[in-house]
Amino acid sequence: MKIATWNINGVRARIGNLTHWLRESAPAIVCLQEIKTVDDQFPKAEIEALGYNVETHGQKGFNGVALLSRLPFDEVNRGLPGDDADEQARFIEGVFSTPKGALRVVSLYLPNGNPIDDPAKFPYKLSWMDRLEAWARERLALEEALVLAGDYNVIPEPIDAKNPRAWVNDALFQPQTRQAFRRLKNLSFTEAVRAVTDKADVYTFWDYQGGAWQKNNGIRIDHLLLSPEAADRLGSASIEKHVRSWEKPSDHVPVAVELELEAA
DNA sequence: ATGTCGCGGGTACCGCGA
Repeated sequence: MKIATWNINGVRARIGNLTHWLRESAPAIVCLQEIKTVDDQFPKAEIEALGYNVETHGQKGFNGVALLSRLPFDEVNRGLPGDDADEQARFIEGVFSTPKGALRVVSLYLPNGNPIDDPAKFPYKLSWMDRLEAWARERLALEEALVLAGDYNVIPEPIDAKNPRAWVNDALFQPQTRQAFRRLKNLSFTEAVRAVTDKADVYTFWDYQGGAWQKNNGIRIDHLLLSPEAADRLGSASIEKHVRSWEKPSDHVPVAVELELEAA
């Protein structure tokens, strides 16, 4: 069963790209981030026409996440617990039934956090990461297949950037950011891409500016974290890099895993 | 550093967030 995550950078501006990719890649479940629309304006019909169920957690103008699934949803939860005052749409969880048991999938859009000297932005990122860790700790206790996928806005290691020195003052590569990501992973998650390759030059985002794509000046910030029960079933992980060369691309590309959750 | 982009507000481009 293919499960993919993609920061689409505006689903209404990119619906043609999205449907083309869904036909080509044929994932069973998709985690979208930065849909940048309210739920009412999400292009649901085009996606349902391809056989997907659609659940969104939208917001006007910014942020917004969604789950697309060929399996029916048993349960959907919107919003990361831990701060009732947090109005930003960055988290949606779906639960599915598979021949191998329950499958829980999250689409998350972790706060960017820049600039780091802003009184609100970087602290918001770090507190969001604390809330995510607390949430993950509870969910891991269920001992289910859990996939925590999305745009983490975290460059985990120097090897995950073409030019790591350019990121030392950026919220995506702060020691506190990297440490919070390690704390999350250390709860017992397997990071899917690094489970299958230790190569350099493996990126998921290339800025629109400065010819970043042409120079392969990328960073790896879109990740899928797998619970032990999901990691047991990991077949492969891949970055669908060619999508960045399409017309009117998102600045991110899809990242996917294959999990063996079908009937034997 | 930037050779950029999507969206909202309000109808021409600018501010914002990334």
